[in-house]
Amino acid sequence: MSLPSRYNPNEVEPRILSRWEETGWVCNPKSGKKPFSIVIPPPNVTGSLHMGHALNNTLQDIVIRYKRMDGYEACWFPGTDHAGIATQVLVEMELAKEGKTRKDLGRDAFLARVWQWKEKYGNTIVEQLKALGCSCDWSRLRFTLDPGLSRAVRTAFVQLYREGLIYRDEYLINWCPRCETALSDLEVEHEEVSGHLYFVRYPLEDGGYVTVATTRPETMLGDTALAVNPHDGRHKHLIGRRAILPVLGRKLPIVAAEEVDPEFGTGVLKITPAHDPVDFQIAQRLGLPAVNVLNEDGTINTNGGPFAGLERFQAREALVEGLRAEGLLEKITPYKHAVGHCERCHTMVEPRLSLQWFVRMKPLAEPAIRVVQEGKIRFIPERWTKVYLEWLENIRDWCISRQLWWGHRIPAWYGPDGKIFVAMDEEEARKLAHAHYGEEVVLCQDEDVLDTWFSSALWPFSVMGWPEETEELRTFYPTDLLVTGFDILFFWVARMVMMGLHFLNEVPFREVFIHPVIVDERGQKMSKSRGNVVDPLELIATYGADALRLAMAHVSGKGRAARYSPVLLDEMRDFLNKVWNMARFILTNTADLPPGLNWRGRSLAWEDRWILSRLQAVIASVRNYLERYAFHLAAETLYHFVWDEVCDWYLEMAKVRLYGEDAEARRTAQLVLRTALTHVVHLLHPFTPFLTEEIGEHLDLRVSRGSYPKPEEYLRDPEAERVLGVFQELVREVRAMRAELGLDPAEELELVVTSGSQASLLLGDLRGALARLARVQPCWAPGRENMENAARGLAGDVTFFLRLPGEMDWSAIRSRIQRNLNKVEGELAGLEARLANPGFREKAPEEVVKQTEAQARELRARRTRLLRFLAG
RNA sequence: GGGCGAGUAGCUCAGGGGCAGAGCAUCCGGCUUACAUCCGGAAGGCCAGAGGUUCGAAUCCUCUCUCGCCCA
Repeated sequence: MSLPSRYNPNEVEPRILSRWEETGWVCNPKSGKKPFSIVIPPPNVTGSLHMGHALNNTLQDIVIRYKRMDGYEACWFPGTDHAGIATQVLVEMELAKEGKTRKDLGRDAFLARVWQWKEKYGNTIVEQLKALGCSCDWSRLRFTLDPGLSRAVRTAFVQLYREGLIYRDEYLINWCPRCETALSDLEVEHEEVSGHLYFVRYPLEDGGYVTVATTRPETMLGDTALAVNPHDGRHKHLIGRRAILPVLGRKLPIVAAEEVDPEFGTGVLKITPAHDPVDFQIAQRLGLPAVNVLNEDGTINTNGGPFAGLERFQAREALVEGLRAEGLLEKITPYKHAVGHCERCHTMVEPRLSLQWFVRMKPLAEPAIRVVQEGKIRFIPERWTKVYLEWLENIRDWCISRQLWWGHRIPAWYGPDGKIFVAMDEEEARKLAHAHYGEEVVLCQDEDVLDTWFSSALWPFSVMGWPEETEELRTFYPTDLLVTGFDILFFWVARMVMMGLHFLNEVPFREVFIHPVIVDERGQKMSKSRGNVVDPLELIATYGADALRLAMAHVSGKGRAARYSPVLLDEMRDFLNKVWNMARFILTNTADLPPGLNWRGRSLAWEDRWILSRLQAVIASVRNYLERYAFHLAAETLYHFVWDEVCDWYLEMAKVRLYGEDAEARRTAQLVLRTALTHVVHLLHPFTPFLTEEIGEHLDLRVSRGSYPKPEEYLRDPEAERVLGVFQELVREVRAMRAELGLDPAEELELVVTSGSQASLLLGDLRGALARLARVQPCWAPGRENMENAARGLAGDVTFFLRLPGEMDWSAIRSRIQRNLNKVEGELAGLEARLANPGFREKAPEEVVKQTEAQARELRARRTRLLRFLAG
């Protein structure tokens, strides 16, 4: 067998991928195995894999592979999201290159164009997920606009409407003048901008004027009142009087409202109910009229009088100039404030009064709060619980209608008099209308579509076929785990909980693992405009998917932000190469191993007992970490076990028997090596599925379908661990002395052991390994006190001399011993101070006291020996 | 304004009441028949600062500073 000495993921991964493609990861809800399920956070159908996806999906795949190997019917439901506004904006930009708008095409042609786009790009993200190694049940791939899922959306809408939880109303919403649609509160990003505060004089009807400060003077065209705080003594006299709106001349009552902040501006607030949330609230309470002055595209409408038709910021300038000319502009001061921007196109949004559909959230939020308080859903890390609860406790109604074309069209039809008929389809609406009017009438469907997140909220059960009562729902709902970033905690997670509880009376998932977002090397958010985006596909091309996955596992434990670091990728690639070479070594050195043999019942070497013992500990802790979703700790544990323990020690020690004369001993070593390799590839498989599957092929194993190792307690062997501990210390000590004395590392030296409780083992069973790893010829001279041309050494309680080839620099040895002594004395002083403290003996657990005493004893003995060496 | 996270070796970060860790970088030495993407050795830290709790604090509590984020 000839295997390349470097692991080449570019050659291996496509091959393994096509193997997986043949069999797939199809789940059987009726297998009778214990189910375990995850639904994917559906990526945008036209999207391309970014680092966030890489992290998110790697973690899901680690869990799903682990559970699958651990005997569960583990089903990962994949799918894509139509991503209403995001996709539509994308296609509109494409159209803009041709100098067209969606309105030029009309609704049907535009939609055809988006579908075309979807057909063209919709599969790339799926292929990319596969390339990352994701073992989704691809036979269950769903898309939020599929007929089945669209039916789920209509079903949910109709039911919520009939329950009074969806209503249509004129309300102040966030409006994006570029997208020309309403946005939910969550789709607005607040950003600090440097603007201006304009101080405008409003003449009073009975003489004089009052000054009002505003950041958006153009909205004054929609003013219908002025307001002051009732407790503000400065302005009390104004209440009940009337001001005159500049430019338009409208009479504005001056009212009192608690909401007015006396500290802001002059303490007099202009009330523009159609364009400001606070003003809207005040106006609603006091019954003030609202005047909308903005068109859908952000230009001033006819209510704006002379400014009608002007773009909003041009209107602002024109208006300010006019005011200045009339002496009504008192001053302009710089002002920093938070302004809302459209999440998608980054245009400044306008609060705008319009007729929209809303979901009444309070009744839905209450159960969603309860299940988390009762622990039916658990957040990991736990601190997200509070964030979730606080949002739900202060929730506001959700504006779900969007003036877009790409999405689920709202299943509402209007009669000639505007009467609303909400139904599953037009036929049903017609029946309702007929029943209502007693005759056939012309119905027209609502033009709007639903917020993308409406369908996403149903995702955990719509992918399983709801509203049908499917086998999938019976078996896999509720799902076990949701893996997602905190950025969509409110958008998605909270809404899924609400909808899951409402429609299935059961939580959609039991645990939510919240992972960080990936940021660039300097800690900056990755974005196209910053130009700091790292493309995971390029990383896969350079390092392989496994290396990327391991890197993702390593950063998964970060708090909010995980810094991308190319060094980490290098490190992971090196590790994979290490695993590959470990496998290569074991495979080539066990090629002659007859099948069917087992190390059990054979006489094991100390190192065999040691590595088997360590293996059990590693299996136990990796499983434990995986159960806690501590992916970084699991990965790190395996990294160090493989590299430090298996490769650096066990493999090197096993070489003595592999290359030795004793055929039986050689067999044993081969068998234990095989066991170690088999276990390691299985343990690693969820993290690095390609490499481990590839190695498995050489072992005639299908690792991806294998069992996750379970610890076997009886193989824990504290005695072997102690023995190997001393062995390692001795080897390290000899190596260190050699290095510090500047001796040729290859030259074999005589090692004379003079005392130590493990001496007979070191010179007996472990002699060959000692000779090989320390490059020495060991011999036994009990009690010997002195030796010419030799360096004294100490490892644990083993004292020894290292015979030197000639005249040596003794000061180097003495300073080494002195350094050791200093360290020992420092540690000892600490321990003794602790032991001398009566509080410690009284209050510390007995175990700790005993352990400390033993350590102190050991250090004292060591100190004595070192002192003797220095003297001698 | 409210809340959250981070601050540990030169760099990137683990750890989270009982002896301060890793990788990279640095320095010294090695192509030793799995791997130079490697092996061996070394050096490097007042665990941001100040108080407190405790027999014992990098770890828990309070405050402060710096950076980042979320919500309003």
